[in-house]
Formats: sequence, structure tokens, C-alpha cells
Amino acid sequence: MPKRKKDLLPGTLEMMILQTLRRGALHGYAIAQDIQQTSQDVLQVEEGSLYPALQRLLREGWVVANWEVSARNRQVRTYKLTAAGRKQLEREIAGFERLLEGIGRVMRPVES
Amino acid sequence: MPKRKKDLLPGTLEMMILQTLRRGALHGYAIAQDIQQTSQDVLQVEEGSLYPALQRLLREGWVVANWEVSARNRQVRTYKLTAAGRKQLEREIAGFERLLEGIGRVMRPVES
DNA sequence: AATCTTCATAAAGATAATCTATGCATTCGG
DNA sequence: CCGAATGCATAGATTATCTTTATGAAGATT
Repeated sequence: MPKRKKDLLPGTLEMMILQTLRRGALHGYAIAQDIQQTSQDVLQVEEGSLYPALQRLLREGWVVANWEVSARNRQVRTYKLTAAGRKQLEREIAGFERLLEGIGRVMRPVES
Repeated sequence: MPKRKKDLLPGTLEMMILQTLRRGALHGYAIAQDIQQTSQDVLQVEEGSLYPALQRLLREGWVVANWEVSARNRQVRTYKLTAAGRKQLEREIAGFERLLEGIGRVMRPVES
């Protein structure tokens, strides 16, 4: 049985989507591309993870979507960060850094 | 509907358990205490997360367990890191740091 | 014409976590 | 001495999130 691939650190995808949208509205596919590229190919966002995450963000009101026609003349659904989403992003960053500090203390060999 | 509590960053518990056991064998309860304390109360390991995680580590052979009698005169199941577990820990640390770097690149505003 | 890339959705399966419950033994406060 | 809290362990139901796989369709490339 082949090992499962691990593209993401669970629990960080929504935060990264919101952060990506801070720099401007994008459609789903472009979000995935952006994350992959800025992470220098370390992170890969599968479509089966991305679109459900976007649905959650929509449901919560962190983003809004509308259909547009892309430069390539295709129907694309564009997602835009809301003011509430921006607040949420800050909360998520704070929580994430808090957890990272906790993990750091556990993982780092004692430092005086 | 009250929000769910979030005690851990998913995907990091096994790594932290293994790391905790590097300093010596411990029973389950003590592992949870140790993680909570060294994290300075940032991380809290629920029993419902801890014991299943220990079962997985046993199954994979990263730890071995045996029943002992504690200083408080109680039956405790003590877990000890195996050589394979030590290797696994190194792999997990490497993978975790890799992901963190990827996330860092996505989250950090452009730095020249 | 075939295939690749772009873009989107959905459903099934896995994994890992939380929540809740149970149980028992010891220790501690009153 | 009795009840409560703590120490220690296990197990089941539920939820969240991610991967995998499938499907589809429009446009671009060959």
C-alpha cells in the first residue's frame, strides 16, 4: 500500500487562501497556482481541497464570489476577501503563530 | 452553536509525542502533561487524541509499550521510543520544517 | 481530430482530531 | 470517613479536513 501524499499542513489552507486573496481577487484555479508558486513548489493545493475550502469561506462570509469572464475568455468564479475575512485572517495568523510557538517549545531541545 | 476548541495543530501530535519520548520513556498521561507544560500551556493534548495516537505509533513500531507500576503504586503503560521511531522522528521534523518554509513563503509579505 | 490546459464541481475514502463516556485507583479536603 | 479531585486508560460517536477519483466542458495547441 503506497503511502499517502501530503501536500499541505492540515489546518493551514484557509489561512493561506485568505492571505493570497489579500493581494487581490482571484479565481480558484489561480489561487492554487499562486500558492504553489509562492511556496516554490513545496505546497500543492489539490482541487478537491481547494474548492470545498472556498465553499466554507463563502459560507462564513470571509469571501464573496462572482462569475466573470477571464482574459482567456472563459467563465471563471472570482473570489474576493471581505472586511470580515480580513479580520478572520488576522485571527488565524495569530492563532497559527501561537500554536507554532507552542510546538517550537516542545520540539526545540532545551535552550537556556 | 459553540465553536469547536482547537488544542493542537493537526498533523503534529505524533511528532511531538516522539520528541517527548526522546528524553526517556513515559506513560501516556505523563506525555500529555509534558507537552502541555513544555509548551507553556499553549498546547493541550486530549486523551481522546493521545491514546489513539499512541496506538498508531505502536502499530507502526515507532514505540514499544509495557506495563509497569508507577511511583504512585499504579498500573501504568509506559512507552519507549524505538530506533525506528527515532528515524521516523527525524523524517517528520524534516517534513514539518519543509512545510513550514512553504507556508512562510506564502504568508510572509514580500521581502526582497 | 486529439490532446492538453484551464477551470469547476461532487462524491467517496482516509485520517486525525474532538467530544463524551466509562471505569477504577489513589489522594486530598472537609 | 466520605465525597471530590486527580491520575491513568480505553472506546465510541461525531466532526473537520484532506486526498483521491470522477466528471465535465471550454479554449488552446499540435
